[in-house]
Amino acid sequence: MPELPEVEVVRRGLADHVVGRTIEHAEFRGARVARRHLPGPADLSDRLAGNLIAEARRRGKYLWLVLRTPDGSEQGLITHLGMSGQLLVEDPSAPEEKHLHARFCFADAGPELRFVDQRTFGGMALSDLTECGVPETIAHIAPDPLEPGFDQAAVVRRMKTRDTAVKRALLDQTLVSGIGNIYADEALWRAQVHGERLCSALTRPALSRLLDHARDVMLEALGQGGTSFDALYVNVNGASGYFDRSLNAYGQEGRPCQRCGTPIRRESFMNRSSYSCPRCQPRPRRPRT
DNA sequence: CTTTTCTCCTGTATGC
DNA sequence: TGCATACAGGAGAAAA
Repeated sequence: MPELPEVEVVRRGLADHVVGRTIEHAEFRGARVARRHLPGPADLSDRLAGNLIAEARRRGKYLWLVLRTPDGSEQGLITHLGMSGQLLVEDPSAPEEKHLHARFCFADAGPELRFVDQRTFGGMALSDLTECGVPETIAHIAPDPLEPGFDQAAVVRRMKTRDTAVKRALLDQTLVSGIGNIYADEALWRAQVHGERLCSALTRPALSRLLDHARDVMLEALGQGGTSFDALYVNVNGASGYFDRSLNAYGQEGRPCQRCGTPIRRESFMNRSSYSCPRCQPRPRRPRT
């Protein structure tokens, strides 16, 4: 499940393989891949032909290619991988994947770019760029912990006023972006905090430490090429990441906690699974339902 | 406005 | 063997 580290691995792959190249032709199949592009897939295809890919950028789990037309105007092609989206750089003669939703052919006739997505939660859309270079349609997404403009003290202040569970806040992309279920559980395990504790029940230093852990664990995962549980997350060359070997909480139900040996538990939270150590991360006394 | 729930999707695993 | 059900979960719409 691509979260910040996995999306960054993909962004780097795009920077290496498609930045600097000119799109000759792009095709989109089905309505879902372009559902956030309101004029529809045909319009999206029409607008891409002839553009130079000038940059590959990212904020949180969102990725965008900066497209430059021959007259010099720029737009962002936003791509979100959702649950199972893949951007693959492949030889044009490679057989089509079962869930191929978009393909980009380049003027240099080199390898093409494909968007493959089994669960179709991902998608692509064109958006104008704001003055600070972020696409308008994702202006509501907060800075992520790895970008220079990330103001951790401000995030801590906002978190402190939230009347909700701390894991919910970690997953709120308008508060801090890039963190999904895996790295939320890993950060909470490192901070020895149960995700259902209220934000207001934690001190500001504790919230700040939690964000430190979130940043640290995502950086470490990035160094391992991200986390892959199955073939759904791969880089642009189809290779998996190895951080699953370093997970301490997520998916570790029944395995001994690496700090205290107590078996890791799985609980349901927000209609998803949460993993934690019963001893290091005790549930709050007044649990929220 | 803030917070929570629902919905989209398909492959894999599990149960009867 | 076959069918039903649970699960994985990001994010935006809708509801509370």
